[in-house]
Amino acid sequence: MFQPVSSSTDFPAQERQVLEFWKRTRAFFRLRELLAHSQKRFAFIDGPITANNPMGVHHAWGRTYKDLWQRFFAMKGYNQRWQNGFDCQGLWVEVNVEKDRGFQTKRDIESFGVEKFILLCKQRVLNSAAMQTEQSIRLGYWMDWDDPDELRMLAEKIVTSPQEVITLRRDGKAIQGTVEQLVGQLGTPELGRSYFTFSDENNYQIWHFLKRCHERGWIYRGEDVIPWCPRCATGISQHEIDTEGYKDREDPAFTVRFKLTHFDTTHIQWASSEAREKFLHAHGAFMLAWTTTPWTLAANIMLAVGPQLRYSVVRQVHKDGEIAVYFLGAQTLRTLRGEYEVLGEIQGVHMAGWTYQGIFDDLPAVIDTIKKWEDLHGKTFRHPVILWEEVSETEGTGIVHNAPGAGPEDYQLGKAHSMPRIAPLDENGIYLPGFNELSGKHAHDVPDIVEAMLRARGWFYRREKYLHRYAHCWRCGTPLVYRMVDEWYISMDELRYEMMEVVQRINWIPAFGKERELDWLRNMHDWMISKKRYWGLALPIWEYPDGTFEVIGSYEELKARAVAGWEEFEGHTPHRPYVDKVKIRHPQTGLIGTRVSDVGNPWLDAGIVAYSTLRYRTDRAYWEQWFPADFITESFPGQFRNWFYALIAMSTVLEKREPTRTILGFATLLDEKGEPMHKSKGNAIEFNEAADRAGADVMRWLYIRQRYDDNLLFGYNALNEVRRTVILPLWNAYSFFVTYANADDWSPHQERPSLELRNQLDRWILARMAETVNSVHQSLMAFDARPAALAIEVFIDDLTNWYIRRSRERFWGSQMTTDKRAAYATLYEVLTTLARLIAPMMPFLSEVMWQNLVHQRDVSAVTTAPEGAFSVHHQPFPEPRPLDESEQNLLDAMQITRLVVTLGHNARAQSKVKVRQPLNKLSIVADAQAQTVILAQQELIKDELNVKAVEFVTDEQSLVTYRVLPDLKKLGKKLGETLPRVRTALSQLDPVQVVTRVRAQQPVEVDGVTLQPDEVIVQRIPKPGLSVAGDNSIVVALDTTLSEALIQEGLAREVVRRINDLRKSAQLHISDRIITHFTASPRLAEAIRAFADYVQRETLSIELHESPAAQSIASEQFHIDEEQLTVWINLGHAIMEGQRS
RNA sequence: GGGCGAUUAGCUCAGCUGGUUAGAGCGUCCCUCUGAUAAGGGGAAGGUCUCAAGUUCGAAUCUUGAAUCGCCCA
Repeated sequence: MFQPVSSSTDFPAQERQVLEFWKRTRAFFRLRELLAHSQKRFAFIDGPITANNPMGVHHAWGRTYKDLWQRFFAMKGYNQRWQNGFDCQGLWVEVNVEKDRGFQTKRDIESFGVEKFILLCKQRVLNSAAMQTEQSIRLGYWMDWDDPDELRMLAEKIVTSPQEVITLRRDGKAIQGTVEQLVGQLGTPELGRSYFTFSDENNYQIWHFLKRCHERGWIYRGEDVIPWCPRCATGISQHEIDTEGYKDREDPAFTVRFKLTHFDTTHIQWASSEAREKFLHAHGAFMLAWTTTPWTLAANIMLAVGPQLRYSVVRQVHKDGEIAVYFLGAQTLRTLRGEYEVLGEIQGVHMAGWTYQGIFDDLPAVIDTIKKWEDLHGKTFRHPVILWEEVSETEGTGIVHNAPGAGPEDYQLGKAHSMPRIAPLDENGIYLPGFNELSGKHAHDVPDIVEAMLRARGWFYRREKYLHRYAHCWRCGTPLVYRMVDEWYISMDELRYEMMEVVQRINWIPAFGKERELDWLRNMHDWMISKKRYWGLALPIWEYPDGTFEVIGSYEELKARAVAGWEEFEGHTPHRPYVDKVKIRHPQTGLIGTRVSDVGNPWLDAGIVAYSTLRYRTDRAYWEQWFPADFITESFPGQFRNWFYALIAMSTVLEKREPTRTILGFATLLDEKGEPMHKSKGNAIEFNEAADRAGADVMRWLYIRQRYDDNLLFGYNALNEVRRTVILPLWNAYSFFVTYANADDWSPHQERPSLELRNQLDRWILARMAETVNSVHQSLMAFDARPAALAIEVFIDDLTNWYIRRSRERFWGSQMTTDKRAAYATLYEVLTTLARLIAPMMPFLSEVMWQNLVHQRDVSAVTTAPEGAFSVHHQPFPEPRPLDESEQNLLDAMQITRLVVTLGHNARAQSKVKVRQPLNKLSIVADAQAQTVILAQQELIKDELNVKAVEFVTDEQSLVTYRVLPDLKKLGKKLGETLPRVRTALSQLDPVQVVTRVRAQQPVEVDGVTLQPDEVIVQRIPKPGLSVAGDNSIVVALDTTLSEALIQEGLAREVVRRINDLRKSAQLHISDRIITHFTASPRLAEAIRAFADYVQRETLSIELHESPAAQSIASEQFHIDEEQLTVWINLGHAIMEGQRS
């Protein structure tokens, strides 16, 4: 007996039962045992998920792919590592801990204590990892998961008692250490399970990598002007500003007058003869420059003009009587206020070398900087006008204010022109001393002060509001500033080309990924690897007082080199503040080296995992077995310059090899309207909520059927559609099978009829199954999920809406016949194959089906682990095989049959005669080959369309006319421009004559051109007015004449339908026998009498009486067209079992 | 500003190397079938295939330009 199956199942609840089943039976561990000795390996490396928050439905997308292919290859017998990863170090964790604690600045962290702060960061990671582990398990993701409670225990103790010695148990072995030490060893071979990028091994492996870079001379300390978050007080690397980092912001835009002190009028083309005079009589000549970052004006050094641009010279008389002349881009005169007169024009190139009076040359800091510059260069400093190709006139005045200490391009230009640099801000974005009223103020708070200062000096021209895209901190949302700082870099001069070679060897899905990555490599700057923060990789760079530095490559090396501070560090993970204590001595100079206080870029942490988690330093043979990965997958946004990039960079440096053979990237998850999901916008869907409401299988299916390069519009409507169109039909097919198999006491152990004894439908669905297996297998091997999902959807539709629907009656009879056995055997084979086929995609549903169909058990009732390969996930994936010719023919034949049926329904609709009304015959026009097929399937067609006979029409012209068309593909080349004429001429010939010739394989003469028979296409057009339907090859017609017998039969069928509705509404069981009483109007009563056997059979009425019943469990009056019917039904008890034929 | 991609029905998208009447799913409406099915079937409405020019016997498809929208990079 199979476990009874309800047709209305709570899928999420059922999934929780399956999770319990897997847990109790240790199903995942059984899988690992079964695969442990396999020689085949599928190497997957998990891109670490940021362990900072609960996971979202977007994470579940990628994790579904990861699980899909791990399960698929497991079913194909490939051994695997099953290691999940957590990304642990970096600013994002710090920001959240700061938020929790209410910290505003780095000073708050310092006064709280770096040591305690780091522990809080570790705690947050461990707690988030515990939560994400639970959620991933809920998704059905099979991995070597940690026990969430153990992670939470560690999270608790890492803060309360980090130095307590505790014991963790693994496979009966006890592993001892302090809490801090054990946390640093998570994911190692000894402790196993998920890897954590904060682990000792991960950090030391990065040290090794950086040392290798240093050996090649690529590590350097660079001064640069970089985007800087004033809240986090750290630089934001180019890698980190993604599109999310840009937000609309309204800033004050200033137009400022820069008074020229030296210029040359030779190249000015004067507009008129008086223009030059007017120019010379003005009170002052100014360059007009425009900026949206007024805080940088105090650092102004130069002005830049475009060498090719034309500049206008304009004269304005101001209210206070001042007469001024201005230089500004000829296309930018709209920026002027008030009336003006154009005096002339000059090309930008001629303005090079002009000088102007610095706008804030009176500020102590500016005086000081310029003084130093003059001392160094031995000459007086003048603010210059320089040329810059990048200057445009689309914004501002075509003259660019340049502050080499406060903007990245400015910095490069300043360097090229050997200009002084004024760096006005400290790390919190506050003006340094020496800027008078600006000092002590925040960069974003000074527009009013700047305006006042400009006005006081006479340099103010205009202020407006300006809305633009501005870079914000990707973690805390604060608008960025630019600061000149020392940071550590890896030079990309050589590495980028080596990486490009490695990129070429990777299979990128979708293919454009390769170009994206190459494009990034071509354009990227040197890799900034430092961050002036606390929680992260301790950069293993020790600096000496003379400015030289060394990179330390391992714990052992540091220990050997340490001259102080080792005792304080030993026993701790390589994090701040302990590692900072260790000093080393320079072998030659004897100077004492101190670690730079910076921490590392977090993408180093994630990029190294192809080495650190595969025991590269400790067990090279193991690494060789699992490297490179066969497959990795992540969502692309950001990853071309983040994880994919770091992974490739580090593997290129260490081994010049690709870290993975295939990279699958996929797009972004959005809400149902296509908007990004944001908690604050209220359109975010929590993973737990989605899993509870829709179920993990449904979610997984939505992900799997999604195109990789399209954004996924995620929401409950989409989920519900999956449930309705995929899950429910499949479930119903399964529930149908179980219901009838139980009723018939059918068991898989009974002998099953050989293929020859199965009918056409059976063989057809088995061929379709094989075809589907082939297609799914092929797609999954190519890492192409969507076609696999779509093939299964089509198959489920074929199964439910054709195979089962057409086979229903075979399951109804009370006798067990060979045909019935064939039907059970076939449906059983299909469902068990299907369960294995969908197992990697819908692990829950497939498990429920498998346990019941194969083991006749309910997952919730299993308490101990069964023997052997008990789970569907322990089964081999269905084997692909080529279809033989007869199977192929059967597939083609069924297609034709279904076409005839579709056309028949179409004709029915036109005739307005319901399907319930039997008709005498269906006439068909079809070619010989199709006729054979139709003949073979005629019972099915007759039944489906409710006609008594199917016949082929000899005189097809009674039903159809013809359309004859030239075969354009063939004739286009042959005829060229005479084609339209031939086409018209052909359409004017008598189609019947053309058809006659073509069918006789005779050529056709058209307008002097001879067309071969195969160059003419003949279409059959149904004649209008008949109940006729057709496509171009097959035409069907219904004979709608009704005899009294047919009408009676139709009425009888109506009666059956009414009685069965009544049975249903009385909630009778399918097999309940009834006693039926009725009264009816004369014509109807006669019909019922004539078809009494039929009515009784179809309604399971053991008695049928033409009289009212005294009492009944259900009764109803009906109107059928003009006729009246009243029906009473009563339970008939099963005493008459066997009467039903 | 540069690069890549897109623009087809109300919505989400197919339409391969040019070919005859441009399709599907969802949604809407009508009809219909039904003792596994909250399903299924038939039909209707809905498209100047973003615009313009070109190549061609023939363009949703190829070329060029424009517009708009993404993504990536400046």
